[in-house]
Amino acid sequence: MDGGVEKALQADQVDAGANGEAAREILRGCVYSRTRMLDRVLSRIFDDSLASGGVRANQLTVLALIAAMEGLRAADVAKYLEMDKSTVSRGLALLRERGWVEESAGPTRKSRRLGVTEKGRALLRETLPLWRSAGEKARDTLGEESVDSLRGAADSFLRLRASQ
Amino acid sequence: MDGGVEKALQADQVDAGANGEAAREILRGCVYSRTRMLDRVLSRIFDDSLASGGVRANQLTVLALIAAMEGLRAADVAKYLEMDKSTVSRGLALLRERGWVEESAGPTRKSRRLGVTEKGRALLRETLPLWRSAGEKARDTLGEESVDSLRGAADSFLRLRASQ
DNA sequence: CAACTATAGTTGTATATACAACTAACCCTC
DNA sequence: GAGGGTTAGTTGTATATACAACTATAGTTG
Repeated sequence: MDGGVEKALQADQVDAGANGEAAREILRGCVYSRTRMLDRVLSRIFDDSLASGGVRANQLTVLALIAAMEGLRAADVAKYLEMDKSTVSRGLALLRERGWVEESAGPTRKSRRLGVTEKGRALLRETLPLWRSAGEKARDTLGEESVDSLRGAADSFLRLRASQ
Repeated sequence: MDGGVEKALQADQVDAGANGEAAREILRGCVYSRTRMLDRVLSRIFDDSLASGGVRANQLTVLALIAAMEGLRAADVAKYLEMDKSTVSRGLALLRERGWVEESAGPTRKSRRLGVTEKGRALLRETLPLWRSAGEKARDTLGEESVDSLRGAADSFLRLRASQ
């Protein structure tokens, strides 16, 4: 163990034995790398909590979106969650395989509407407590402040997106 | 296009044609799904900006960390960036293949120290402007507020982690 | 209606990610 | 110093992710 190095990633601390200005600038306070790190922490917590339910956090997110707005198409899911359509395509294939989601032919042959099956609805009900406890664990791990800031960030992004 | 549905993911708005309490609770203000969404947006921006440099944002993050703290081991990288050791293992293999990172035998046979090659350092210098412009684009896309909140979230998490 | 353009979805490819299981090496204690 | 516990790293497997290229369909316009 290293002791002091534990603090290495805190802003203003990455400069000890450094050899490049570029490296420091990329690490110090970069939004991308930091958000990604937090995302990894959160994914770990949520996936772990949901494991006993047999779903991944990401899958449950998509399922919940479809449940909340029946009749969406794959392309809509992609737009709302800022995913690539190919990612959604493969993700939905898994949800269909597991019997949580079904497609129904829409008005035209191209637009297939998505719906949650009874099995999918049951899953949502049953995993809700797991989801809640994951949220609590997230607060414990990241701290009240971090969680609130993250939510705030998302809110202002969503507001901005909606207004454009 | 749908018009009003554009706002669907804003807090307090996911309840229109919904059919399940669970679905709404999972969507409304969930830290996990929102952070992940922001991460996707940021990854898109940074990967796109860096594409002409031939690196992925994630790779540059790891490279910068190694450059800033020469002598790290793979396990250290995993700890600092909150990654699984297997993820780091595979990521480093790519960085080695491309000639940006090298390993040197440490004191014992087990601890292999990581270092950035001259080629790797050149890459860091050359991609710095791309990284900067990605940061600006992130501000434009997410909004000033979001970016600041995200940084704040990461800072308070890092403080918490360092104190434990 | 034919041609163009835009949209929906799938598939190939490469990376990122984690858990589990495994090997190897280190460390400590008896 | 032999065993037991810990740590470092790799590999198998499954999911998540995106870009590019492709097919198919829808809509638009001359």
